[in-house]
Amino acid sequence: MSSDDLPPEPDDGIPPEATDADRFTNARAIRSTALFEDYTELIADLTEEFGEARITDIARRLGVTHPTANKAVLRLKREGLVISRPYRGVFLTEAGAAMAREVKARHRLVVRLLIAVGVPPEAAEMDAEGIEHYVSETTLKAFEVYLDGRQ
Amino acid sequence: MSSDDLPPEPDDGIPPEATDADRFTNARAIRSTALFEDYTELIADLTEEFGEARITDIARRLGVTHPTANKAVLRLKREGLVISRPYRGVFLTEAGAAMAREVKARHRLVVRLLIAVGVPPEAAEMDAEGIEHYVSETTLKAFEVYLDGRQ
DNA sequence: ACGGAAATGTAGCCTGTGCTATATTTCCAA
DNA sequence: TTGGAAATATAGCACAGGCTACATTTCCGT
Repeated sequence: MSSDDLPPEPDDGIPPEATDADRFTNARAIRSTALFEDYTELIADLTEEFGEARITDIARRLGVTHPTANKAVLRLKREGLVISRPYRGVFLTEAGAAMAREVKARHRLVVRLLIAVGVPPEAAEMDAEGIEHYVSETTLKAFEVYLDGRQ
Repeated sequence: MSSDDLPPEPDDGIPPEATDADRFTNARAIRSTALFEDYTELIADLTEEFGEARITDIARRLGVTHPTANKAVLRLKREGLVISRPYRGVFLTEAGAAMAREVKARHRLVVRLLIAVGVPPEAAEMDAEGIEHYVSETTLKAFEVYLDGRQ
């Protein structure tokens, strides 16, 4: 009656196939960091554009209210990704900046790949916003190889 | 000081570029339906394998505890995606089955595309679990065209 | 320099999604 | 047939992430 009918293979060091549970657990873990990635990337953009990231601008760009953005920034602060003083702008720490750089690179690569396989640029930008968080290092490397190998 | 410097173009029926906020709002909306998609797909699988989907099996496959699965099933029920009686299995409604079919088709297509661009099958399966929810109809069509045009 | 507008902060609410602990029901084997 | 094991349900906690309403601070123009 159980669905757990994998034969009990000896532990020979070869990693067993990822189970369904592994995949879903992985996806949940990513979902919980996706928001941080969105914020750090956005804060980096705003800092570059305006010299600082204001709560109001963060909120408007994300399409949420200021209190929501403010709470999120508190969490980012707690995680050591940003620093901020009351009534002042928000700035990335080195850790936050590193995350932003990585996220941005991933984002660009995902968009390029989608366009390369024929997705209209508008749709590519839209879908990449969600997809980017779930693209592993392995997949990212494959995207690079694919894009390099075709021009 | 504002980042909202789009000129006030006359409403000529041409859809303006999607703003950052639009993209993030879209991603948030999808995130809230992703769980339903995972559940309906899984319930369809279990029903096919065992004739019914038991809470325990759902929980194990998703890597969560039974109470978590139970609560989620209550929400699915409220949304009209499943029917269930206490201490009995869970079954998809027609709406739930339709969602499951669509999700499964999308999942397969995403995996196929990832593999087609060179992603190792293991990684493709793993990443698809998160990516699939964010792939729009437009992008899906592009994937189909791409895959058809290369075999 | 000061008063109102804009920005920011805070309080408190709701829902979702996870958990543990405990109760209840069902099922199966002796 | 009945008692214990397995499955399911429920209660209650925590936190994330959204909101509105309201308080506070900053900024800017007169």
